[in-house]
Amino acid sequence: MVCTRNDLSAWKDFPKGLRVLLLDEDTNSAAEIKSKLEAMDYIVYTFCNENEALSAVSSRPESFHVAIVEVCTNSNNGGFKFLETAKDLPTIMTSNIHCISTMMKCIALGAVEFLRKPLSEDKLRNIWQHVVHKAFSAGGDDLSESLKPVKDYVASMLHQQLENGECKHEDLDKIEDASMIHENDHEPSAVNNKYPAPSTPQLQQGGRLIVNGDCQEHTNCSMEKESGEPDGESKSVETTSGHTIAEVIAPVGQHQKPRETMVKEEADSVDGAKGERTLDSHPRDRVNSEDSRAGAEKPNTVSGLHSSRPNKANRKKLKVDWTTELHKKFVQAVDQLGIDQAIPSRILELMKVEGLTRHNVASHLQKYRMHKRHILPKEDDRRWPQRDQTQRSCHPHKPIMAFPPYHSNPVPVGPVYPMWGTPHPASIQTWGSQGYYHPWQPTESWQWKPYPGVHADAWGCPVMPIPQGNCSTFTRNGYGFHCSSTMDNRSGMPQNSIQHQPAEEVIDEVVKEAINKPWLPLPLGLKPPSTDSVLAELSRQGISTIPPRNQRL
DNA sequence: GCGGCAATAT
DNA sequence: CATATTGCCG
Repeated sequence: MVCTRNDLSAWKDFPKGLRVLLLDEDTNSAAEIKSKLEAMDYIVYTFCNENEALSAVSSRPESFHVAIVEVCTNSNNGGFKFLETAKDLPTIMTSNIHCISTMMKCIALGAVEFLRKPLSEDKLRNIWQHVVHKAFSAGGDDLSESLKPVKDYVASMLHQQLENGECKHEDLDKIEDASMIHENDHEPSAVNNKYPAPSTPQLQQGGRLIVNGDCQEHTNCSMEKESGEPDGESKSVETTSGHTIAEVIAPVGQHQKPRETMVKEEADSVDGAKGERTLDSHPRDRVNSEDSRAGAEKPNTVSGLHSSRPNKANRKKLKVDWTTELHKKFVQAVDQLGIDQAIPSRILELMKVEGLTRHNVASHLQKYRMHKRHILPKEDDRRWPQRDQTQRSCHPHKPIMAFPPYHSNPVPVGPVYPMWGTPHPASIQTWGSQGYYHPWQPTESWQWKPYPGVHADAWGCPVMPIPQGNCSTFTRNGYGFHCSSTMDNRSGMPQNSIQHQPAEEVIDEVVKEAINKPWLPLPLGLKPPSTDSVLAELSRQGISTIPPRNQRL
């Protein structure tokens, strides 16, 4: 993000200063449009000749943000050439004739919108949206020079807003106003206005800031548990672990994670209107509750109106929705800390999820522990008789060695969430294969249920088997781990007990192997940190190799 | 204030 | 019924 607040202030009244290339052979019309645009603080460059306009664009592409081009019915290809040539420039076609096929042609050729003349203020006012849209929809690299600043600006603005929730966005208000006008004052007759082109969405709709609508890579949205609900109450937010809001927002980046983390905020009470908001759990944002306000305005929200400023007091308590993404972070944190230090505050710290409170984490932790206790203590106890207690009953002493290994670990564990953090949806059903929204809903217990023989308490849960055909890897040990169908057991812990006898030594084998050959793909579907935790745990207990004890029990 | 647990709420 | 929040206690 290049833009800083300085930049922001530099572009104080956003749409203002956007440079519009106006191509209209009708000088009167051109003058009229120009004056209207200028009244709205756009900077207009008028051309009456297509070739001139084109040469201007080609010679100084960075000089224009958006183009308004008249479809000239007289000349052969009036306007189309421009449209086809100036691909990088969001181009609005306009004409006084109302011809569907012409409109279609324009759109097909890449026009962002077709506006019928006369171009009213209302129609012109929001052309900036195309600029923004273009800025975000174009690839980062081939983003035209003129659009970059726009993108940066918008991104930083949004980011800033998220940061101070408060929104000192006069800018936004203006934009909002503009949108509102566009939204409310639409002339019934103007088809164009009702369907302003595919570009207008975000900022106009309720969830304008928190992207939702326009993102291409929404993998799960449709599967959202509440998707049935017409009320777009809950919005999902793409979360990237270390990315800027801009990136999160920009449809551009394909690098986003499949799942989103979200924290819903409920605005219950009052009118009985209950609105949920999701917060971007973006690690870096100081978003938090404040932000809710921002997204809180939904045009269709009851009393809502679009009163520019709902009291932030409005923002109710957050109801944390522990999505897989969120849970993953949680587990990862717990994992890193080791059971001993897996304490709410620290977990929270590690998770770096804004909007999440210590209480939330504590609660989740409680549940997490509970489940683990109830589901595997059996084999746990059997397998690691006394060690067991030792581990879970925190050892205040011994600073824990869970950490050191991590640093040297190839897998970045810190603030950045590597591939491990991303459960491939398709890989294992346990981890919510797309369809599942509740990570731990499936059949038995929680998906984080540790595997038999693995001391879950110490290293949290196996996040999931490594997707890439590792099956063969673990089968090498005769460990027929759920290659996608073993997990069907719904009874308590069938597989556990089943594998008990046969797996006994295998487990040791696996452990040994993991210890001796940490570079090998992990057979257990454990994530690396877990392995380290194993080591740490073992060494903490003074066991540097395979505990002899294991062999007899 | 924090962690953990239980009660309570949704 | 499961999950998340709130409350209480050490």
